[in-house]
Amino acid sequence: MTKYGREILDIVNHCDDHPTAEDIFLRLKERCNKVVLATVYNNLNSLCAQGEIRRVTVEGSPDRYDNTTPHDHLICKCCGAIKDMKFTDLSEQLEQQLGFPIESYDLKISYVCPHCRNKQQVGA
Amino acid sequence: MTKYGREILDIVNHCDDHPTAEDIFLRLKERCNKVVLATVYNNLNSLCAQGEIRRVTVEGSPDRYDNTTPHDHLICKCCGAIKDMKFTDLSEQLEQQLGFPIESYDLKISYVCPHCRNKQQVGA
DNA sequence: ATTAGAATTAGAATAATTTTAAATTGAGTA
DNA sequence: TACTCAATTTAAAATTATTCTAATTCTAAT
Repeated sequence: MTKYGREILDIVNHCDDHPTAEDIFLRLKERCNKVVLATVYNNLNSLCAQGEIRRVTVEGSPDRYDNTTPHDHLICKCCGAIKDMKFTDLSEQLEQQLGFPIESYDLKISYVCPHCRNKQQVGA
Repeated sequence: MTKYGREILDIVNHCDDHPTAEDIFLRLKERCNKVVLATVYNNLNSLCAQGEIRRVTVEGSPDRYDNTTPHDHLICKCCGAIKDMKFTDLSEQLEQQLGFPIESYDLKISYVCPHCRNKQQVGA
């Protein structure tokens, strides 16, 4: 694990949002102000390949990165905010229904977050 | 609904794969050889906004488009092939666990498809 | 026919990410 | 210590996917 790899892993593991490569780059620059965006991309790719972090692909925004604790994502269809939640684990059910093993799964739930819901009600 | 909109909807609804904008463009050109890629993107966006088709965002490949019948996706982690399947509907369970209504959800299952599984066994 | 509005086109522009080649760093070793 | 090989990082260009802009064309109602 390289210097920047370690820093990036630390940033991803100790943040409470879902940063893009650009976000991570900016945060990393505060620690090591010599770094360059391509390095961030390189390391994010390596870390994903090694299974140290996971990539969260969301429609209409650049890729985001997240820790690997098993959890699902709620995505507000109004403002795009992403919230973590852990729904019942589906692996076993899925494997039973399929009849063969799976690797992992990715569950994204589209909803209207409390904030946007309030706005809507006020507007209506 | 416009001429190209209708054609594109027809292509998406009557195909058994998960075409990208480019794929759709090529298929559309066989029918109407004057069309241009931007038109395909425009129409795909409108059709998505109208809920006539759905966008399938897969890591590491351009967006794909699919019909709106409720189903989930199996994605081979080796070759990237996408297969449809309908797993038990989770909407109710999700809403119960969350305590508020959801809009929809998107379930992607990562696995090794039969084809790649065979290859692996031969290789091992 | 005329015209207003929408759809389409061509092509430039943008955004996100990857690639390339050179420079730098670092670890192990003579 | 100096040397070397490989890996990492950098800078910059390239690529890919998609969007935007402005001009043109189409449509369908007057």
